[in-house]
Amino acid sequence: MPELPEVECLTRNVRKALLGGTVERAEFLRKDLRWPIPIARVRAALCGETVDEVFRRSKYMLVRTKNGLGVFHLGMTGNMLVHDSAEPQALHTHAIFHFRSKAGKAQFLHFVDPRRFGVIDCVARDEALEEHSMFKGLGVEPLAHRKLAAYLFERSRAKKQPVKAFLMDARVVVGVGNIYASESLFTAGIHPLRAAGRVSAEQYHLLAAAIQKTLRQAIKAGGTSFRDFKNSDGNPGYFVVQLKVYDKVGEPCPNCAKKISLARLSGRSTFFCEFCQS
DNA sequence: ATGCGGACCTGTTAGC
DNA sequence: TGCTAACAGGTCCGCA
Repeated sequence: MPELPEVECLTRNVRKALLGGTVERAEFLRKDLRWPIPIARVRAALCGETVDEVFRRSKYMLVRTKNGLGVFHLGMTGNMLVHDSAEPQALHTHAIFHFRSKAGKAQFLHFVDPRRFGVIDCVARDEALEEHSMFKGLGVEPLAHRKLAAYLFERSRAKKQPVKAFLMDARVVVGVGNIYASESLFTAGIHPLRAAGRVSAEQYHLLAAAIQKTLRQAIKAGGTSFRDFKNSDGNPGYFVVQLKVYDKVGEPCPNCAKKISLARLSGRSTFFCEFCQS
């Protein structure tokens, strides 16, 4: 489900519904996701308060009131949906936030996550976000950073790790998941196993441009999920970001028509064209 | 310090 | 058809 564009789009949806509204009640159907949910503290941060801000940092969605911040991460399979009903609408609904919109309508924000790799947490009012353990040391935002290419080039100089692992390291840059990593390296013509420190400044420019272009495209398209794209048979207007190499082992490279290769890199499937990427 | 593999979970798909 | 194994878009932890 969530790559950065999807979290961005969900955040916008939630903002639209929640901003200026009041959280009245937070209902938890289980007390842990990836980690235990600090239920009392989440309630203290959100309940009875007006929502002043809903924003995204990395793949976290954050909801601010004057009492603190609610923190939501969707893991691999999470989703946050606004419904008119307080009843769970899906299996694996783990939390339901009852709120009254700015216009006075009773609505319900449902947190759903089958695999439970997600997180619900909070940050106290007086605690700086970037000092919180979850956010400390987090890398730059790929879309907000003005000189992403130069930054990546600098950060990578001493690195011997494969450039794909470097790209996916959230301490360097956030929001580049497994799909974007494969796709953007293909677009830039860089072999995913190449040492990050051996990639040229020029190639990092191509890479940064590819990352930003794909992320922007996907956000514009409404945060279309790639796997949904694959699964959505006959659901027109749904697939917007066309994949070039991801999940296409053995299929022809869009450049040279030779077969796309598969490698496993730190446990993740990595797709590339061994003729077009060096 | 760095980089890798395993772990956390359930759902879906490929292969026998 | 029905079972099993492998794998899935993220992130943290511990070990070499």
